[in-house]
Amino acid sequence: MTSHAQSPEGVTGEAPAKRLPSAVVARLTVYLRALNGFVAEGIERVSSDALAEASGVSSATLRKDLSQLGSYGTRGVGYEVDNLLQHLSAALGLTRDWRVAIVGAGNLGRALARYGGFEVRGFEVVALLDTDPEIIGNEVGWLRVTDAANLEAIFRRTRANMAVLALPGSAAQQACDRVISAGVRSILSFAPTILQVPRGVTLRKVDMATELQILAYHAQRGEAGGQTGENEHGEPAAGTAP
Amino acid sequence: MTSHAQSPEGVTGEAPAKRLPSAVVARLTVYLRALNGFVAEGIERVSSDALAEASGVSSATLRKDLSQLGSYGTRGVGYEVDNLLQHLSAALGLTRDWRVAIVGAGNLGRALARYGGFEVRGFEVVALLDTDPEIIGNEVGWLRVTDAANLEAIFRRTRANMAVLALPGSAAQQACDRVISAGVRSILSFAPTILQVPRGVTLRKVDMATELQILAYHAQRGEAGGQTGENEHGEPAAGTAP
DNA sequence: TAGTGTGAACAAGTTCACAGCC
DNA sequence: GGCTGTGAACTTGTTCACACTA
Repeated sequence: MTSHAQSPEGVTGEAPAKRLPSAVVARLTVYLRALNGFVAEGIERVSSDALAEASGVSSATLRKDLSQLGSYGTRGVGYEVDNLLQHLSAALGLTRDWRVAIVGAGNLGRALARYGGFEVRGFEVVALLDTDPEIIGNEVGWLRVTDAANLEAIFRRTRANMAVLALPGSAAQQACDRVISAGVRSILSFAPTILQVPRGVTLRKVDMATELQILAYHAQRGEAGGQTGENEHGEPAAGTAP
Repeated sequence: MTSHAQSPEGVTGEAPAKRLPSAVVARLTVYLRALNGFVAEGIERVSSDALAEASGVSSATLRKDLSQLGSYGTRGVGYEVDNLLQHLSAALGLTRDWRVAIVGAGNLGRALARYGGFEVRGFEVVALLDTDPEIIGNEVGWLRVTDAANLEAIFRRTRANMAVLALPGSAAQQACDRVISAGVRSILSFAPTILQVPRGVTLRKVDMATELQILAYHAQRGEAGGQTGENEHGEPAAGTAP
């Protein structure tokens, strides 16, 4: 992740970048994934058409998105997979190391802890906490479940800078507050609750009930739906209008 | 869920409704959750301000959203919690029964199967499939893991009309295809892959890597982010062209 | 020639502010 | 007086089409 032998200069350091529209950020993660697919296949160059196809967006959207980062393609040729990957990673802040603590070691928490597939590395699960004495001390993957009573200390020791909440709705807000007071400003919640966070903290929420309800809405009416690639607002993708 | 003693006529039957903007649909699920909270507290009436506050949106947005469904509030007073709940449920299609099959009984699949908290009932997990002989036959919650080799038969027997994919990226596309050919048109995928689905099938995707990457982006630059209540907005998805 | 980069048109979503009703 | 419902202004996001260039 540290070495990379090319690119004029952009990739190296920080991101001077102007603020990206949030819709774009969401899609960049998709492109990243698609590009990794190309790398795996040994493909070194892609056109916006090919990459868009693989990502499930229109090529116009793709080009516009990428152009926000700079001109990393070559007219008449396409994009160099590896180079583009570097730039996307840099833009998303994946050159830093992110240390993730998972709060809640129930079924979901354990599943998440064991899920190593972070695609484009950069994330490391550094702690798995729970309050249940029956669970504390258990090994899960490479981790041992630690006592959530010591949350602040654990976060300090592991220098966790992101938190994943994988606990029941009832416990979520309290855990959220503690995590924030421990200094974390990026939180991903799997709890089926509406959480309140102060300004300056970024909270993202993921939850099956919500997703199923949205599916229900689409299914209930004529269908149509089409593909909703990712979260955020997804995309109409799959060529709606020729 | 069936009885409700009022409302001119709307709630009863189907949804004649005009198509809702997808951003609105996503937020309706949030309101639904907030309303359930009010019910639990025994509160019978809410103002748009109160409900908006609890949902993490502006009251203007809330009112605009609700007005798309009809005029279910009373000027000068507010909304009746129970009544609004009925209307939201109807609008989202939660009056029907949705039978969900979970494909993949690994850590995540099992966690999802056991997660009963579907908030506003209407969803039932009717099957949990896997291909691993070691897992097939195991009991998970109220279910027994069945052999994914018989996917089509199982879907037919259980009349599953939604599918949740909880399997590794490598197996996801194939499973997705089979599920679709078994007649399912609403799919929620937890697999970290870009899936291709034909028109007429609604696919939603949820995945930790993506979410963490988006968090990383916000954390990396000045922060600010603020709260991203749900999936940011919803999805433009459906019907671009009538 | 093939395919990127982008201004300009269009569409979707959000906020404002106030008219209308209880 | 208080609060909903909604047109109209504004902001954000998407698509088109073509100039530009390796």
